[in-house]
Amino acid sequence: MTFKKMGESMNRVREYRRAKKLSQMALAEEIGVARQTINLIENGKYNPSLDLCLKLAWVLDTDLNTLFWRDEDEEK
Amino acid sequence: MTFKKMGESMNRVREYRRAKKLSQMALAEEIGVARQTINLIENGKYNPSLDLCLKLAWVLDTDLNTLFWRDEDEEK
DNA sequence: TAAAAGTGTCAAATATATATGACTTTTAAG
DNA sequence: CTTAAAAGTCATATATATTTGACACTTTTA
Repeated sequence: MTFKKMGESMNRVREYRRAKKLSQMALAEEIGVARQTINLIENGKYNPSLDLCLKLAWVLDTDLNTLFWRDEDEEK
Repeated sequence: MTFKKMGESMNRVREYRRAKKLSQMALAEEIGVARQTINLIENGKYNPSLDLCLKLAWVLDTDLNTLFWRDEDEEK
């Protein structure tokens, strides 16, 4: 299992979701979004909106900084 | 001057932009986005994408947590 | 080992973020 | 006070996030 770098951002949604023993479906419902949306985000296929990111952080009991970061350009 | 709560998120983009003495135009150019986009975000008129948020945090020398937060539902 | 639940993915439709160009109003300098 | 830059805003157009429904593949559990 290797990592695919498709977008410009990376995230730990899957990790945090599993820690809470939620399925993609369950998480999607809690947040009020489609299951596919969660799936695509976890697989880095696209670029969620800020609101969605905030809801994810909220439901997963974490914050934006720990959940999302940019993959390229490393440190400043 | 009073605050309008239009979206579900709040931000300190204007504050951090001014601290760097950048106009909306200058910031927009640095990030590669339209000036109106910056304007709308600063005024809470919509919901930027995660990539844009990350670029903003990057250019403004800060991070997601300090730049963006949800206005409603306060603390958990 | 069979069934069920969870996940990846595709195509088509819809909602909305973002772009472009123009114009008005506000703010900052001279 | 006058002017120019900066900021707010509108309408139209485009790109893309998100939805819906469906189906195959994989993992879990009975």
